[in-house]
Amino acid sequence: MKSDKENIKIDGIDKKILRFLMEDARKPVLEIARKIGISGAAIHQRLRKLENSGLIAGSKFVINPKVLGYSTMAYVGIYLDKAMSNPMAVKALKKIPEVLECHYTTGNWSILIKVLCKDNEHLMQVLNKDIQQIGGVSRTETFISLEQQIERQISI
Amino acid sequence: MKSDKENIKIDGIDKKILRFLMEDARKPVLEIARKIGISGAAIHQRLRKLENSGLIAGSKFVINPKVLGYSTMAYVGIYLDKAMSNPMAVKALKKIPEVLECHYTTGNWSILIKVLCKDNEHLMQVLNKDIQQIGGVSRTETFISLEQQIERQISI
DNA sequence: ATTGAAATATGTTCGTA
DNA sequence: TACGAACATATTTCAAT
Repeated sequence: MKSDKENIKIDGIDKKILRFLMEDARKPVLEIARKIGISGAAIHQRLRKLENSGLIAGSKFVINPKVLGYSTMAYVGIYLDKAMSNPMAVKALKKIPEVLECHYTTGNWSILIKVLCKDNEHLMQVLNKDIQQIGGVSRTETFISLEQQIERQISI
Repeated sequence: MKSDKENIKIDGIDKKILRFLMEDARKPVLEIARKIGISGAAIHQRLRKLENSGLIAGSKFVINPKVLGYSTMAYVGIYLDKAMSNPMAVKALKKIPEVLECHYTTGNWSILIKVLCKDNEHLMQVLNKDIQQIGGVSRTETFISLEQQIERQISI
């Protein structure tokens, strides 16, 4: 079946449905149906269309890491030696569970990562013991997030 | 009711449940129940405990922005004049829908933000028209994410 | 903490408009 | 697209262990 990725058209009803589910993935379809005055079957059909288009990538439970004692978040810019290929570095970074994001970036660094640690000491260990010891990592620059003030998805 | 935030204990079964739901928030509890060999009622009860503890912060549908034509992601470090307070800047940044994250950081910048735009031209407009025009923003440094290679939550 | 059962609500499909 | 009806599943609560 051909994907619709390039000609997806979403109307106001699609947007309403998506906005509900982006806030709460477990909100019952029938509840949304009642709120926007359309049948459950129609929403079901629209959701299937949106899934097939690839617009809906999935759904997730969101965990609050602070409850598990993880309260230090930081961004780390990584300088790589020319000898170290980016894919090799990424492979090594995937093995470090504290690394939540990894971007191949323009600018000063080769790589920018986001790490989540319990505290500053834990962060230092991850930097010195795990990241710095990856072959080809010459230098890092760390920016601790003292507070995350915005966290959202694309606005629909 | 007193929150359990500080003495939450999660065991292996909790972890299994969470791992399923972190992957797919809409996976039926009964399906999980069958997979890990426990009754649906028990899972229900554990989930309520986990919600009350604050560990489960909610759930979300994940949208694939590329399908909507958003394919340029960038991090932008922002230098603020001393006259501009961080909360005022954040208030202004919240009004820019392309700004998905905002962190108050240590290091060179006052603020580090993540922006999602359609293309480089769109990014330039957001930088010049929206961000640079916030009072107190003296300078910005932009790092375009050519590819995001890791994206995950804390490992449970 | 866990269970099974019962009651209620939701998910899903299908024929029709 | 949308609808309603019909059927299959899931959620939720509860008494009992």
